[in-house]
Formats: sequence, C-alpha cells, structure tokens
Amino acid sequence: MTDKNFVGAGMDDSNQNHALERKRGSGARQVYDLLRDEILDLRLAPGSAIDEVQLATRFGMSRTPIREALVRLAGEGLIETLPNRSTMVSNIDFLGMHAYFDALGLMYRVTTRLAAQHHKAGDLDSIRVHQAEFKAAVEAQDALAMIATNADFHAAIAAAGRNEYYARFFERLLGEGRRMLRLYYQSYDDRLPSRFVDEHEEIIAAIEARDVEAADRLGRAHSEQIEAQIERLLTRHDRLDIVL
Amino acid sequence: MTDKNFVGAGMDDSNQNHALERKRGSGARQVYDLLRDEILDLRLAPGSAIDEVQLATRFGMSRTPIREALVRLAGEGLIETLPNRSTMVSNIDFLGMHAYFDALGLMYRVTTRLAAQHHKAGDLDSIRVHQAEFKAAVEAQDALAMIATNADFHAAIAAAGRNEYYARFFERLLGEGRRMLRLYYQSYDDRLPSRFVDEHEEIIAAIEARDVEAADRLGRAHSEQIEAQIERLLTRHDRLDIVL
DNA sequence: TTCTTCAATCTTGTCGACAAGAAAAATACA
DNA sequence: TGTATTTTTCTTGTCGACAAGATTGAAGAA
Repeated sequence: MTDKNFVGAGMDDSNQNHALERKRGSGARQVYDLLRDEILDLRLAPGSAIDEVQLATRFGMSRTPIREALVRLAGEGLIETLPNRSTMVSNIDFLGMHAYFDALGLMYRVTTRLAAQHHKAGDLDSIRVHQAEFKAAVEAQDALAMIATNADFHAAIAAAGRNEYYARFFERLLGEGRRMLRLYYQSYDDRLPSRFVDEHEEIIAAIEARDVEAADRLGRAHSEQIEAQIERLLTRHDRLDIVL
Repeated sequence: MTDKNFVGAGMDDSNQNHALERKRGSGARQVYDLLRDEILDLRLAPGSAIDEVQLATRFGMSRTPIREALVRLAGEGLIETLPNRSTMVSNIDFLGMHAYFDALGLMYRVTTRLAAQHHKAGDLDSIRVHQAEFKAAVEAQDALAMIATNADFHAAIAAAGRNEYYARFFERLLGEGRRMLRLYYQSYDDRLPSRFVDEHEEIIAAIEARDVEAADRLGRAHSEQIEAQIERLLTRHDRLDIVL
C-alpha cells in the first residue's frame, strides 16, 4: 500500500543497459527473470501497464524476446494481457487470499509428510542449509529474504518428498503468492516470531526420524497458524480498504 | 529463406490450409489449442520433433504466432525445447506415474470436499450435465470422450469448490495427464465398469447433501481405486517394456 | 458547453529476412 | 578403412518493418 512505483522511462543505470553482447538463447530468460522479480517484490505495482517497446529499449533488445518473456509471465498469471490492448501486472487477488492459504497449507502438510517418508541421504543437508538461511533472515528482520528463504526451505522439503507434481505446484504457489506473503509477513511488522524458526527445526527433526504422523501434525499446525493470522489480517484489511 | 512450398510434398489436406482470413489476435491461440489436443490425444507421439517452419506452412502463418504457441506449451511441460536445438513432444513420465496419481487422488478428495461445503445454486446443474456426458461416453466405450468428460465433470466440481488454486492445479493435472490417463483407461481395455458412473452419482449426492465427510470418503475411495489399478498397471508395465 | 463523428496516434500482432549454433555431410588424413 | 576436420545445410533466435485494432484528441453539431 505504501509503495512507490517508479516505472518511469530510462532513468537509473542500475540494470537497463545491456548493449553488450549477450548469449544467443538467453534474451527472453533474462527479461523473464528480472520482470518476475520486479513484479513479485512489488517493485512493479499491480495494475501498472507494461509497454513492450519501453522494455525493448530498456533491455537493449528487440521486442521479440520481450514478447516471449511476457507470454511466459502471462502463463503463470503474473501479468494479464487484454487482446490487442495493453498488458498489465496482475492485481493481487485479495478475495482469493483464503483459498490461496488453504492450498498453501495443504501443500505444507503433504510435502512434509512425503519428505518424512521418502527423503534420502543428502536431502536433509540441503534442507538444513536453507533453514540456516531462513534463520539468518528472520534474525536480520529482512522480510524479502524471509520469504525467499522460507520458500527455498519448503521447496527443498518438497524435493525430498519425491513428487514432481506437488513440488511444482508448491513452488508455483510460493512464487505466485510472494506478493500475498509479503502482506502476510507485514502483518507481523516484518518481525517474525522466532517460534517460526523453531517450528522449522521440529519439522526437520520429524522428517529425519521418518515420523510421518509428527510431520503431518507439524505441517498442519504450521498451516493452521497461518490460517489464523490470515483471518486476523483479512478482517483488519477489510476494514482498511473497502476494495472497489 | 526462399519459399519452399511444395504443393504435394506436405501432408494430407485435412487441416493445414488456413489461408482464409483469421482474426487478428487468434493465431497463436488456434495453434496452441490444436497442438495441445494432438499431443494429449497421442496423435503426436512423445519424442517426435516439432518443426516451426513446417507448422508455419501448415497453418499458413508466420513463425511468430507458432513460436508463441510453443512457448506456452513448453510452459505447461507438454513440449521440451533444447536451447538452440530442436523442440520435441515431451515424453510420458512413467516413473512419475505414481506421483501423478497420488496428486490426482488428493485433488479428487479436496475438490469434492470443498464442493460439498461451498457449492451454490447452479453448480449442481453444471455438474450433472457433465455427468450425463460422462455416462454417455462410458456407454459408448469412447475412451477419449471418457477422459474429456470425466475431466469436465471433476473440473465442474472443482469450480463449485470455489478455490481457484486447487481448480487450476486440478485442471492442469487432468490436462497434462491425459496421456497417462489414456494408458490407465486402456488398462480397462477402454471399457470402464459402470461402477465408475455410479460413483460419480454418489459423489453428486454427497455434494448436494453438503455431507463433507461422505464427499471426502467417496473422493478417497475413488482415488484409492485408481491407485490400486495403477499399481496393477505399473507392475504389468514394468515387466513388458524394460525402459531404455 | 456537451455529445457525436472522424482523424491522428499509439500499441500490439504478424511478417519476412538475417545471423548464430548445431547437426549432417563431405573432405582430408593416418 | 577409420577418424579428425572442414564445409554445407538446417533450425532456431533476433531484428526491423508494417498493418490492424484501439485509444486519444480534435472538429463539428445540438
């Protein structure tokens, strides 16, 4: 809500100038990655228009790779493209927030369960690495880092669960919802209780012990806790902005 | 390059000639829809190469809209594109079959539950229409129609559940897995027991009665039955082709 | 002034052309 | 004869240009 969105034409030199030679197949990928980050970190405000030629000049390439990146982003629902008309950054679906966190919670549970069942040797190392990063982010009170590292943590768990379909869906949820998660974290004033870190530790322990029931219980607790907080957030939110 | 347009050298005249005027924004959509269908109905064999120029001449349009369609298909995992090299129809992931049906079964349960909770006035009508079509397809022993109408039936239930995220994931699973489902149905020799139709009826009844527990139980039964059949299918399959 | 109609402009969708990599073919070499 | 190297060909990735549709702005009528 208190977001400044400079989408202005060519201004700072941070990252628009790429006149230097880039590898052949990587144009669209580069644009895709950067735009995705800008959208998910709310640096591109929801609803703001996206101009292909502007992006083309900004990235110093033709409209074609830009277009490919936009098609991919549209496929993930991050931008919306009116036929023959402007394309814009998708709005955050506040009404679907409950549904979103319901799905997210279910994925927490399912992936944690499966990880407890199917994890193999190196999986726990990977999970622990991400947990350490998450812990550091929480201690540093860096909301963006918390979201990213939390997503990585759970993505690692999902990978250990050995189900590509859940993993892909989960990663997509974690990505697509980064903007909603941003609001969620803001409901804690970006200072996450250390309890969250502890819960992660318990989850790791349950997975390591291959205790499926404990894993499920923890995943469910994690999820229900989020649910409750979202409930608080939504009621508060409904009062603040009467949306449209 | 120069135009190499041999009249007789192409394939048959079934549906490649679209020199007639088409609406402006619909080129890619048209290609996407048709290619998707051809892939999912196994008319395009997994692993077979996809040539952009060939498609361009076949559809009578430039490579640009073809390319957009391919990007979208790749985003859904239906084709795989090696950088700077050929793109090909994705292989069916037999190893992930168990994972696939696990996810599918969970979605059966979740969406049925939610439909029992949240369905509104017109939802049941839509569901019943699709159920009637499914029944007709089963009686006609038309496997492709069974897959399509079954997908529509469950998609309608998912829509009644009022959770966009589950619905999208579910639809994606049902679409993406049409090829696997084809095999699954073939394990019944494309003659589905009428019990499947009856199960659908029970599901409808549970939803209408808003009996969440019954809905969940039925969804679970549906899912477990699939699971069992897949188990039989897989063991039989593992014995027949030693993959690779 | 306000509403309608038409022209200017802007953005997107599509096209043909060209260059870069890679695969296939042809040649040289042991 | 078999292998390494060069050349040819083929496919993809990128580009600039143009047309269609939509938006905006101006001009005209009430």
